[in-house]
Amino acid sequence: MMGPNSPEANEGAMTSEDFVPAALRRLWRMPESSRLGRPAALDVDLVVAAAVEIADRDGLGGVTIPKVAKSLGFTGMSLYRHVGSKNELLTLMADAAMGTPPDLDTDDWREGLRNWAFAQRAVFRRRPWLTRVPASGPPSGPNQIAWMEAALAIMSRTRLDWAHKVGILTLINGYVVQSVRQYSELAEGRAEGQGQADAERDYGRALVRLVEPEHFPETARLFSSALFEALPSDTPDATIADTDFSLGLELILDGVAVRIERSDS
Amino acid sequence: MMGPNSPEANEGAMTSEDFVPAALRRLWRMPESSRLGRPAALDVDLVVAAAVEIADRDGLGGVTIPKVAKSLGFTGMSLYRHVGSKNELLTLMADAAMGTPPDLDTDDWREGLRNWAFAQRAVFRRRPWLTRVPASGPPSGPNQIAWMEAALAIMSRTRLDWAHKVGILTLINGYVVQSVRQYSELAEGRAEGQGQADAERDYGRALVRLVEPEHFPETARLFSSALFEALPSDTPDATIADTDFSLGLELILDGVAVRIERSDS
DNA sequence: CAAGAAAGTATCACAGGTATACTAATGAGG
DNA sequence: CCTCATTAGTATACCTGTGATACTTTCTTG
Repeated sequence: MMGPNSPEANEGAMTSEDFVPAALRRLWRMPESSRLGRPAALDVDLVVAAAVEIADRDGLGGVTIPKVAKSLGFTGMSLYRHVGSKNELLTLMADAAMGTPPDLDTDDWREGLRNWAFAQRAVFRRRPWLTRVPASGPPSGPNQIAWMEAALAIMSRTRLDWAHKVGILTLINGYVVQSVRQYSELAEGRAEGQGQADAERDYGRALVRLVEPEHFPETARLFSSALFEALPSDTPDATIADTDFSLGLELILDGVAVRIERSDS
Repeated sequence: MMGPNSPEANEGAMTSEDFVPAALRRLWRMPESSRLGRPAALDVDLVVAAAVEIADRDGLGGVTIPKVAKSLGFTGMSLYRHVGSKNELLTLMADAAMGTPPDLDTDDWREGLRNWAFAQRAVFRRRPWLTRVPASGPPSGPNQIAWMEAALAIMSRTRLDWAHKVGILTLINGYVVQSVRQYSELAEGRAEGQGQADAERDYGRALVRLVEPEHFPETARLFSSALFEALPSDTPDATIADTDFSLGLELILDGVAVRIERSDS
């Protein structure tokens, strides 16, 4: 369950004020205290970078302890000197791969939040596996916090209270994650051989027939609507995705606008 | 990769019109064709019910093929006669566990969508593992479709186009999933022994110190705001969750209102 | 140059998914 | 009623992954 670097194992004596759990120390790259013994060839950054590279190439499922270790020329067990567990590695990867947010300063909160959402989306689309890292707790890595800071800064000119700000930020982030995940799932399914395309078509056709108008009138109408018939071939996929994404985002921003107006009065 | 019941293995000869992939046939409980050979002691419903029971008790991680089989008094491999793979089992579980939506008919779209969201939330809170089932494709089970139908029915009196309806439905569903998942993650963390409470407190305290006002001014202000200081003990957790949930939901509904007004003119 | 501390390694136990090849049970046709 | 095709469930095995334990190696410091 716990590697040699788990919290209970290697915290030195500290006042309760200075105590920082090992996982957080690694997330924030706090310097190691002692300089005794054999110097490390590996460190958190190397391990995380190797893992991210594998995830970029093979997806999150391709990231296993032995594979990451091998790509570095070490044994699997060696990684446990630098990360507490596989789960912690995923958290570290997620923070590193998010990178720091771009400069998003604007006076217009709406433009700012829109840019923030598009910036996150760009990162997620570049690394779809990020949308599947199981979130184990609130954002706590430096990059996650930096993205949070950016959103809060954009809203700092408004009179929204903290609960609203956090709620809005979480809502938008969740929306971005969800929409990218959905899009990338489809894309991946499509990429798996070309027999997959046939299977997908069969699947869709069969589903349309299972959704009988007597039981599911609205859904049946939806399935036979222009949305599912008209644009199969002429519109590029990415354009559809962009349109859909903006639709939801602007809807959320309209909701935010209502809140801001309300808090201004 | 594929069990004996995978699509390629056991579709009889059919016209391409009647072809239904095996996974869909199981999701929709289509009757098995032949009545030859040994009759089955197990069926999809039994397997799925056993798996759901385990998930309810031990979470999604507790659901393994051997454990589900053992709880039924069979060997692990026997399950593969009735479900194509573990992933398919998860899909079947998700559909079954959602159940059918309650009656939500109203003339007021806003009340209707609010009720829909709260109804979904009730299901998810009862079975938090549902929020972690990896969605492998668009909703295609009968219950998933029924929930979709319910939302579309609520919006059927509006003049929203299909793209908007689907977008709104997806947005609200995503919001509900996300908020329940977050809440249940915290609750689970807390439940894991009481030493966990200390660890969590340490974690929070350390994080607050890592977020220095020079680097993260807004976040630092957030962390020292009333949100994080005032209500630790006096307010019950569930109340906070309800308030936060409604906040985001009403914001979304405000956004929807704007769209409906716009489409009415 | 010894002492000892930390890094990396070799082994191991355990668990889960699933392919393959088996045995068992049943109804249809002779 | 017997036999055989047909389908259900089983035994076995492989492979992969996490991570515990104990060992060896390679440093720094005294």
